[in-house]
Amino acid sequence: MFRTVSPHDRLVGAISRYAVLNDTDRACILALAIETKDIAPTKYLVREGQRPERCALILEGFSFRQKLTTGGQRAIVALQVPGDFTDLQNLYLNDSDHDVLALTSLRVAVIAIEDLQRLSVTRPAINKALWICGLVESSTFREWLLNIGRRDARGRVGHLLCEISARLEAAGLARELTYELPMTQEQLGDALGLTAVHINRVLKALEKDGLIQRRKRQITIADWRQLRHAADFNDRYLHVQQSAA
Amino acid sequence: MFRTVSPHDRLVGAISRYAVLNDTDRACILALAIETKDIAPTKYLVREGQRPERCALILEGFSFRQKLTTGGQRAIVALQVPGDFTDLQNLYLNDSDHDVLALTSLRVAVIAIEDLQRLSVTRPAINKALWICGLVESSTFREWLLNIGRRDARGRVGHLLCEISARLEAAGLARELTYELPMTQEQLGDALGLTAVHINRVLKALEKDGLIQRRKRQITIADWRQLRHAADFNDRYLHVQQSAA
DNA sequence: CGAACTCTTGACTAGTGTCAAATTTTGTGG
DNA sequence: CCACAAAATTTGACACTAGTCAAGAGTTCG
Repeated sequence: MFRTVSPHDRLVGAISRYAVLNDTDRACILALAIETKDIAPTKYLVREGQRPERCALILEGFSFRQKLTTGGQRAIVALQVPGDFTDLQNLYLNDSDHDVLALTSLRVAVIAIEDLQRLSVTRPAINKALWICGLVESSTFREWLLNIGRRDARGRVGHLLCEISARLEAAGLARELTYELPMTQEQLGDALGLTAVHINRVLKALEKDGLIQRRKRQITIADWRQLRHAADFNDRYLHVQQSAA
Repeated sequence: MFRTVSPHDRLVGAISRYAVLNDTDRACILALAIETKDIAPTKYLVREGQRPERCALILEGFSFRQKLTTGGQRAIVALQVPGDFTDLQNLYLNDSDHDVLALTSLRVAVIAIEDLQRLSVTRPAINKALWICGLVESSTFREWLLNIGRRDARGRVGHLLCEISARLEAAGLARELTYELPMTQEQLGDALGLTAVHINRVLKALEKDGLIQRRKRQITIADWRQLRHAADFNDRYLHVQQSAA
């Protein structure tokens, strides 16, 4: 299905999620030089300290943002799914303050930063849509801060499982309440401020209590109501209601 | 000193930190209807779920963003100092996903959201500056996630003390390495994912080890080098180097 | 000057981390 | 497609950081 949709159309789709585009807006996007690129898992899209000149829109697969302490400890500070832009922060910031890596095999549409800048200056609707993409990610950072700062391990894990389900559904990618979670338990720990060992214990407990089921890395939310409650999950921060109009 | 600078000029100053403004840009800002407002500590500037129609630029004092769990636990997810905008997220998002409160007595310049929207559409330089304000805040969220997720209590407290010092200095407000930290230990705990009791123990330890000195809530960084090292602090994420040009 | 916050301190607890080893799964080259 | 190596998961025993509870001292402010 998706194979048949051109990257230009995917870009139009991603942008019109948050703003009403007119024919000129669409024509400007369709006229962009866009390159499709496949990236292997664990490869870097952006490195801290770099000055990126391209921005990627994820077409297939997942990526994540990470930051490292000097001691080598890692925090995964964001997950990105198809339809997300990996590099809006470099639209106007000179140097990247973190890394972006492919979590799975990734297919991205690559756009020159200066093309995006030009569109944000000349096309108000596109500027608005890009702003909203950035603002929704900011909102997600805030929720993650609440999650890591004030929920216990069980709540944190449950919250992330709920978020991923909600985001995949919003992107039209999740079949009901089952999805493939392409993260190791170590990565989950890095995203939640916990250790891999403890992630393992919590997942087991959630399964034992009937809130989720697991088959390899496939997650099924067996009791959405209870999981949502245990995780104190409310999707307001994802701004999925945010209409284009 | 500051009293004599008009809110319009302060707004021009805040925006030209990140973009080169021409005469038209400046004229557009000076033509805005801006209201100066004083707000008492603990008062709300924005409430979660609201649709704000104003955006505030902080002239004097400090504010913070908070999120609550259903159980009533609080996370302080951002601090704001003079020169920061409290509400850029509402430039294009309909509903607020968190609260903004006055930490101290606050003097703000209030601008209509729609005026800011109009400027971001018509004045590319202003759009760029506002983007950068938003992107720098995003960067700070990421660093806070690393801080809370992967540093121990001593590192977290030290990091926040370094950040506040760096931000005050960047705003021209800190006298050397001494500043008034207008937060209770409970608020510090909520900002760092710790309890007030533990904040107290860590502050005492930092003082005993000669990294800081305290007098009431006045903090003096007694050994910047060591504190910076203990906290793994690197100011890259603040993007203070980010030039207007 | 008194009430309500803060801060400080101690004793004890609990949640999460650490370490290590066994088991299972995944990936790769032949 | 098999065989093996590497990576990831699972589990248990134990350690330690940070939380909880409680009470006294200090501070702020009407």
